[in-house]
Amino acid sequence: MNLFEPKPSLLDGLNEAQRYAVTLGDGPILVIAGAGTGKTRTLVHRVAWLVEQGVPAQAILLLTFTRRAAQEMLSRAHELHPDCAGVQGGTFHSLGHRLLRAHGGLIGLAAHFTVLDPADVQQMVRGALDELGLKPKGDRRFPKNRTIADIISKSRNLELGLEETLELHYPHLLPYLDQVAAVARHFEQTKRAQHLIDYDDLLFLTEKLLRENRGLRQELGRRWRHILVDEYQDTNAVQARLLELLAEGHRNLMVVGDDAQSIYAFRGARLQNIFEFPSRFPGTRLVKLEQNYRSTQPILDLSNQVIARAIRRYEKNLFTELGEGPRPELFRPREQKDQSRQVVRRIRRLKDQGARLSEIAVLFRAGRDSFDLETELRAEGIPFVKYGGIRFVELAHVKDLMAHLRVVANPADFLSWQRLLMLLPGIGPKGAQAVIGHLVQAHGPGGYLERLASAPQAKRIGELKELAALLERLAGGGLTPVEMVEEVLEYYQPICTRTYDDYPRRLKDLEELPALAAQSEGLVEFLADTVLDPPDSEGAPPQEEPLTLSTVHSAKGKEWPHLIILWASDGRFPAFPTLEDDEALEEERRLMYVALTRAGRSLAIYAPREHYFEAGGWRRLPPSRFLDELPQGLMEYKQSEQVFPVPSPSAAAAPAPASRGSHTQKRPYPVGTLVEHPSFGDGKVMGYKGADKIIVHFTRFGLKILLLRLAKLRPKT
DNA sequence: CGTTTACGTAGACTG
DNA sequence: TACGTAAACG
Repeated sequence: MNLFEPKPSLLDGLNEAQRYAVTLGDGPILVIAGAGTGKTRTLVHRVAWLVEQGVPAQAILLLTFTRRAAQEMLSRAHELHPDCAGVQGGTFHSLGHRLLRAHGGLIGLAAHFTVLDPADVQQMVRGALDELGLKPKGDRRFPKNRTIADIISKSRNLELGLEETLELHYPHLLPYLDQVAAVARHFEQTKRAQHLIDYDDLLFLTEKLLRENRGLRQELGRRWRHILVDEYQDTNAVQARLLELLAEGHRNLMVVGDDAQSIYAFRGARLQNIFEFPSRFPGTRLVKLEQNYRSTQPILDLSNQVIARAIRRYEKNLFTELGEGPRPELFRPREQKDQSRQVVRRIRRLKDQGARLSEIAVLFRAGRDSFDLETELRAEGIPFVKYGGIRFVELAHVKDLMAHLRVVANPADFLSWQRLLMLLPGIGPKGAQAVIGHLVQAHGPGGYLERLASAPQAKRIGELKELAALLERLAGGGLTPVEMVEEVLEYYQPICTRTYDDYPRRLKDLEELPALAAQSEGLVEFLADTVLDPPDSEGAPPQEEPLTLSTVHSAKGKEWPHLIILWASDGRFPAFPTLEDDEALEEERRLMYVALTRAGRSLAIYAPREHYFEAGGWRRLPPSRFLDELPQGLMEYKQSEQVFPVPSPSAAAAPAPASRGSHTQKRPYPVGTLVEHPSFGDGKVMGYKGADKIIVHFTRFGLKILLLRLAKLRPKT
């Protein structure tokens, strides 16, 4: 359709395959883009190219995995072409949210619905179990709230019945099918009654909305004439159907993905989406991007070998012209502490050699895998930012504060009522239920806030009146989100101080909320923004460009010249629970592949030889099977550097090396030392807590924290 | 007396 | 961290 000569500047620097993808005409396009092959670049240029061809910016929809990714891409497109300013971008969930706010009435959804985050869902599971009286008392095996919430969500995302979901993914929980099913039903009812919707609903209800409303579908088809989707390998079935509905009229759909980098099957992503795309959209043009611009040859060789052992369908042959570099190194520290110290040493050495901290990243599988290293980094004064793990808006105190805003936006949100009522002294679960019961008797949702002050409990508990006054001020209208946050902050500060003993830190977190609220137009938008795409706590801007710590999942799409991978030991990565399940193990392999391919010039992998498991105690761990099964020569096997003296009883009194820092001077036994205690018997030193406490695991008494100056410990010979 | 709060112990992933 | 139990509260 386009016969014009494209503006040369826009296509400059693209390779042939990229250029082909960018300039393809109308119709469905599937781009298979290996790691580091300029996938983002291709999408960004495609957007700019379309605009240059005369497609209005508002007619382009860009769907990405995080809102941040969308913003980054759009700002890059804007640099390429100024008219890109109006391009619509976001995640599937935020798109669903926008459509449901605007048109939810068509499927009977109240305009003031509240979106539940996963923590809210867990709360509701707990509530359902209580209400239904389902939880037997002493049953250790009864699934956790979190597990039940996961099962329900997984069953929806995989679009399987609960029984099938349990059979496939939680066979040991099959005896609890009836209870899980009852909770699921109760959960659905409660959500409907209280105008609450969860993440999954954002997708399924949007599908329902579009499917049942042809007119709206056509209107949207006219609005967004070109749809581009990033990370297509991580979409699930309902997302694929949403795309079909949105692109129904024009079929101008470009999806970009890499089957080798699919790492979200655990929450319902369908690798098949990417394979089925050509048959769902006949006439699909397939483009493969295979030239890697990120990694040197040795890093690519290792990555290719790891993924070559996976079962996959789209054959790619990644190559690089970046040439040779150092081989990836595999270190075997003895255990966690050694790993942390060796990593710190490596970071220091990289810095000495001229690398900036911002060019270095440490990746790991689970959020908590870096706790020990974080302690070490803080002690050494190395600034870092961490991605993944517990997010800012999931912090208890942030949720406390947000609950107040949520009941103002949706007075039927009893989950939030419960949360904020229980903050008051003298009100526990029962008290909160009683107050909510009183509120429900009010006619219509508008009366809830006003009735609070007249609750019978208000006579006894003065704080209830204070709360009522606050909520009425907030609901009174005329306040911006920032002003609302500040009002609640003033009210909540004393509560926070009395509830948490580490309140200074928490109050500091809360101070960031007004700035966040300032970015949203109204209260409803603010609540949705924080739930849908949780912002990270910014904290004080570090003086120096910080080091990056990240889970592998959160590192998707990113790259660093110098990469360090932690815990590449079999049992941790892959993790024990996945070893039994072939599909899960395949996903672990892809996760390792994603981790390795983040590296540009240098790659150091640490695989501690021992780890202490809560269940099972100390275990020796070989290196990750994904690295161990490879031909020789891909990696340099490093002997574990002995950073510290071999733990031996006689060394206990020896002066600590200077590099250990002054606070460790008082640590008489290196971690791992076998010790003896007059009453607890034999044990092993696990670590230290503060300056004066030692953590010992005793064979017969388990983990104990002892005061160093009192504990009569003796090294065991 | 029922509730609330304080405490000790078992248990963990990824978004 | 989150839950179950027991003491303390009102």
